[in-house]
Amino acid sequence: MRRSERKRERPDLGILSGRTLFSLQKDLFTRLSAMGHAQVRPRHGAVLAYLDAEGSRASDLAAQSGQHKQVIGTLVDELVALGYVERRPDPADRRAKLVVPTELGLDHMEKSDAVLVEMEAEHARAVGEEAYAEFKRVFQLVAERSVSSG
Amino acid sequence: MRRSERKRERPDLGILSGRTLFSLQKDLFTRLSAMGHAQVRPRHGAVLAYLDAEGSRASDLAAQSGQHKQVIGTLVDELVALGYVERRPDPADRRAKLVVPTELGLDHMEKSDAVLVEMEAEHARAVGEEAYAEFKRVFQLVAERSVSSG
DNA sequence: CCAAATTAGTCACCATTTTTGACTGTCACT
DNA sequence: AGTGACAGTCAAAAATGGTGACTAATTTGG
Repeated sequence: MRRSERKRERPDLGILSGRTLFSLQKDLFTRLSAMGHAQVRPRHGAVLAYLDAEGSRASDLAAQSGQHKQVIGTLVDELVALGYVERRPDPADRRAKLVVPTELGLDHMEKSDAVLVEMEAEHARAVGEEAYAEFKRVFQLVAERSVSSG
Repeated sequence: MRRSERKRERPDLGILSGRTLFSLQKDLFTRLSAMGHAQVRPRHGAVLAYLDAEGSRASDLAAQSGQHKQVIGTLVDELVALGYVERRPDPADRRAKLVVPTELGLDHMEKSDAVLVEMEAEHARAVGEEAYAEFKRVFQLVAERSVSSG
């Protein structure tokens, strides 16, 4: 069997992760676009995906998303311009600034979380609730192992 | 519970895919770099990951990797300069050119496949062979569903 | 056999994204 | 006070991604 065929029939972990990530991202942002958030692009997910309603520090967002803090900086700039977040001084540390979601930002976060839950629910219905739960359990272990070793 | 904590404890499918993909990619290319393939970057994976020992057409590589054919063109240029592949006329179609791996290219492909197999084997040992096999089975279904819907 | 539509690949260009190093101000610890 | 670490920004370079137009070869349909 050709290598390309083998990769198609038995894709490795990287190919599966890549396909899933990019398709899911594209689908999610298409749906959010139809829900009134057309200006937000997948990139901004590095901020919005991990943002707390109470506000988060740029450094924490950088650590959680795996992006450089410079990248977070420009993403926050763009989200400020779009009206999704504000920068406020952090009362606990005068070096830091809190990135706080506005009403619009909160709406995006809620809708985004809801769409993801719905998308996963569809997968679960298709492959079986139990099988999907077990899949998620093992995936979480694998992801943790990947991060700590890489 | 804070949203960021929840995402850390029960990450969604996108977060898990992203973490796994980027960690795996980084780890793989670090190892390959130590094995004498320091010049090859993750980007080149779009070509090398799907290349057949007998040679592949640029269009097929574009379709399989999801990249535009212009991107494949520049990647092949770079890999030719690095001595990993050659361009040969396709005997079956004079418009087309076959991208054929050199000895060096074949070595990279073999090592890359071997490292990926080893990485997955480590995961399987850690979470249980059976659980891992079931995880891969469901992941493949989920990835196919994601691609066709997105 | 010929004209039209398709397909493979390249060229030139532009927009976006990522990475790097240096820099200011603040904090923590001695 | 002095030292090292951390939060965030600035500025520039490198890498990456996407667009439209173009040539050459193939296929399709009269």
